Amino acid sequence: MTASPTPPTSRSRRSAGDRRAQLVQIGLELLPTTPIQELTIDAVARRAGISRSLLFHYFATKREYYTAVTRAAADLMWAHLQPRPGTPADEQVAGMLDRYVGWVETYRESHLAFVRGAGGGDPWVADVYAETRQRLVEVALSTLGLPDDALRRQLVLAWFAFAEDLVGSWADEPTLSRPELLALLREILDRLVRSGH
Amino acid sequence: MTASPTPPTSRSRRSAGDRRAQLVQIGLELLPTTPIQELTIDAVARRAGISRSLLFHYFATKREYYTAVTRAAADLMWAHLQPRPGTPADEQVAGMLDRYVGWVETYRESHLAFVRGAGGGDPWVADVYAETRQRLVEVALSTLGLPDDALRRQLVLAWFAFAEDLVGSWADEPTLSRPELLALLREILDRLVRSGH
DNA sequence: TAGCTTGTTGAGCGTTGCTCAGCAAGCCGG
DNA sequence: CCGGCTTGCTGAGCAACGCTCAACAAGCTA
Repeated sequence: MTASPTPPTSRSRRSAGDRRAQLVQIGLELLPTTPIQELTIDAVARRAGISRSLLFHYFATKREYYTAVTRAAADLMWAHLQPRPGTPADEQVAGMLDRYVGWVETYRESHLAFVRGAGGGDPWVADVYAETRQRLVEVALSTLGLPDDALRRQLVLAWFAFAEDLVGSWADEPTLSRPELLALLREILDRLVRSGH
Repeated sequence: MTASPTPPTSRSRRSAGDRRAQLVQIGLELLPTTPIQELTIDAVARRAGISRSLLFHYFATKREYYTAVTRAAADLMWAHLQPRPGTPADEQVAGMLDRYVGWVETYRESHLAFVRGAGGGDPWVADVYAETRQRLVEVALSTLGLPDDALRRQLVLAWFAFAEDLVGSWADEPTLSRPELLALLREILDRLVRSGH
């Protein structure tokens, strides 16, 4: 039919890589303001200036799109937290902790939306963050020079839940000085990870 | 169409209270098997042997229904955890901790679905569990005879995140004996709640 | 120019949350 | 038995969303 005879669609035609990157970028921008489950494909497409159909051309399913966005967010954090080689192990852990708190301070809303989005709702999306946490635990343990057994792994993962929650509420209401917070987190982590309970 | 488990007559007509209770009950049964966001009103209605419309007669919105279900779940746990009066304060806390671990052991799937469902997705639903945690923190602190300041509150809340995560993974893979787990949780809680950081 | 590749679109289908006008089950006073 | 009232309950239907499909069009090459 085409009752609307080709509106002035001098819309740009992008390369596949560009388009994908643009869509993921839009997801990263929208993630903090919108709970991941409420974010509609339509909104993303409109924001990108394209039709819904095109988004499905790049991401077969909504889930696939969201996992891509989540993975991008996880990679950003991962890159930021990487330990700086060449310094003493103790300092490396302290640095990671420091950068982690800094990360949450800076991207407070988006980080929590990310963590919570990962925790609830979709298991596929949750896996992406679980995987990132696993990697963090591995790095933490190996940096500390401690064996990576099942118990320690559980404890450090639980410590992450502790740290996420505490840093989140601390960012809202700083009841501790920043160094005190860091020291407390470090102390609990040490307590958990050193043997003998 | 009314192939419902209740075949008293062609169509059973229930009192408003009965129907509400039945619907909430169905929600409690479905919560463990189905992520709260994926649970459709249609499924609940079909399971109750009623039309979708009727559910919207009792709960104006899907969110309202889910918060009612979540609140019911929270109340169950709350009742189970209540400290037994008349015993020493120390024992009361130990008892609560013990019952909490027992609760997660028993209702593992539904509890985690509940907590995660509360954590992610819908903020309204999240509030219900946040409220329950607040009440638990109050009881814990007052039982321990400790002041209820902002810092302690944050720390105990974060400890809950720690405990939920740890008990959850521990139930999957018991790397510690049960008494060891309880002692560890208790020790960390004590460490956090006693002053001086 | 034709022809090929590929980024892009609109029309449309099934499901789901939600609305609304109205039916029907039970109970009353005549 | 009959009207009339209350109220639990339903089916048709709308809007939004995820997702599909056939086809168009922009850019390249021969």
